[in-house]
Amino acid sequence: MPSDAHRTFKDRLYGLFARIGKTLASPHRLEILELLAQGERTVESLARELGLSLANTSQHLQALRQAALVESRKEGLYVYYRLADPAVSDLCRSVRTVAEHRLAELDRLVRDHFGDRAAAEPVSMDELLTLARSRDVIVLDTRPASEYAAGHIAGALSVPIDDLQRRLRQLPRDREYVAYCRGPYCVYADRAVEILRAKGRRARRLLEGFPEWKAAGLPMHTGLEQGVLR
Amino acid sequence: MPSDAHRTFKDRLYGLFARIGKTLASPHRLEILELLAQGERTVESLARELGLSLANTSQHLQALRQAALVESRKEGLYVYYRLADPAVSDLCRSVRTVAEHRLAELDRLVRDHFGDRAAAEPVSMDELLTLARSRDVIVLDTRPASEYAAGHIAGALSVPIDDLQRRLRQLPRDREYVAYCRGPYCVYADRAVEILRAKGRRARRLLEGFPEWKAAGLPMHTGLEQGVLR
DNA sequence: ACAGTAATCAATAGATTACTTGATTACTGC
DNA sequence: GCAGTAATCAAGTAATCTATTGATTACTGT
Repeated sequence: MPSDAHRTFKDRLYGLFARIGKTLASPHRLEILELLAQGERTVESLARELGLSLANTSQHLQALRQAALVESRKEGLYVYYRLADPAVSDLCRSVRTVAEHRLAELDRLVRDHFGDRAAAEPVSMDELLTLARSRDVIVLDTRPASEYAAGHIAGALSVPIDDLQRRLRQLPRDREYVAYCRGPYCVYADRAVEILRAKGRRARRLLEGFPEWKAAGLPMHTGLEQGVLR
Repeated sequence: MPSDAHRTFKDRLYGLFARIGKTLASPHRLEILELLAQGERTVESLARELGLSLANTSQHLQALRQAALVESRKEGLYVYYRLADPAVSDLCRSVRTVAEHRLAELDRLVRDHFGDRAAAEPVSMDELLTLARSRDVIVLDTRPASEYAAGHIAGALSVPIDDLQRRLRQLPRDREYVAYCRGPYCVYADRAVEILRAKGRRARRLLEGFPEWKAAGLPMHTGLEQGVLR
């Protein structure tokens, strides 16, 4: 029977697709993937950031590796994990998009937690690009320095959110600022805007984060040098 | 502690994302979603096509509805399910893309089942579009008539694969054919090409299927009328 | 060689999920 | 109203998944 062979083919085929799907079924794994979208990280640093045990984190990472969504390299004591493919980042964004479109609870949750975000006058990526070309805006990367080093918006200045207060004097009053962070659900940029405004600066936040910027193919740099966004 | 509040926010946030992810964790649900991408269907017809029990199918559909990925309407005895949003179709495609990029097994499986597909000289969507504009190709929709009615490539002729043999006399010998079906893993178009060539016609298959065509925003029709692709 | 740390492995308990079976509800046509 | 069919519900079992714990491996620096 050809239909028997065809059934087993389909079962195997969708079994493979589901292997990808299964890895997206855990909140923690999704969070890991979003952190890895910022750049490679060690198991321990992921565990700390997520508040998970080391063993548990390691197991999630292995689940991700079995589905070939991440790869790793060993350096001394540390194992660094990274996304295996930009398509993985796209996939996560796709999940998020569907959740945003379809889950009314998400909207409520974000509203409750962030309050009215329109107050921060969020800038879209396109807007930032034209802004940076026409006027002198200072783009601030508020993520930890290691994430900045792994990749950042071209011309952005690295000011991790915890250092911002202390480094205010380096940021002139008469300039215009746009802060960005890991993504639309990350609070770093919001906090930065709050602090900057409290200290008399004009500041807004980028609506999206670095992974979206990268996925859009917009200009970026790696390392610690700070080029100019043009 | 603000970090406590922040943790619960993140847990809820990723919990919502994972609600979407969880529905993608089952091979059967993924297959259901791909069938629904062709057009709305009743529970019973899905169960029959998938070889699942009615109750089981119904439960999967309810899982999908709980994640707000599908919606339904009732008409007489039948409940028709449909995708709730085009973004759901994009999400499924994204899962497939990652699987294609990352799982070597998939490539092997497809090769084993389809043999060398290059022999069928697959046409891309762009190619078909230019082909249709410059020459007289006849585009054949090999899916069941109900799927054709729910939406098809503009100008395509509905010839369900099971009817092809019988309707060959209606298909002139001196024309060129491109057959398409549900998607790259559907065999209908391959079979059609085989039959057409055996009967002396020039035939190729469209690499992608109707959902991809629709997602790309290319010209389509619904209903039974057969317009011309230009 | 030894102590110390990152990461993985192995075993387990608890929670969640998938599918079956049989009963129930909702609707149609007679 | 009644028979027949589509769909859902409810309960139970088997399988799978998640997180924990404690042990083990791999590597570094002394």
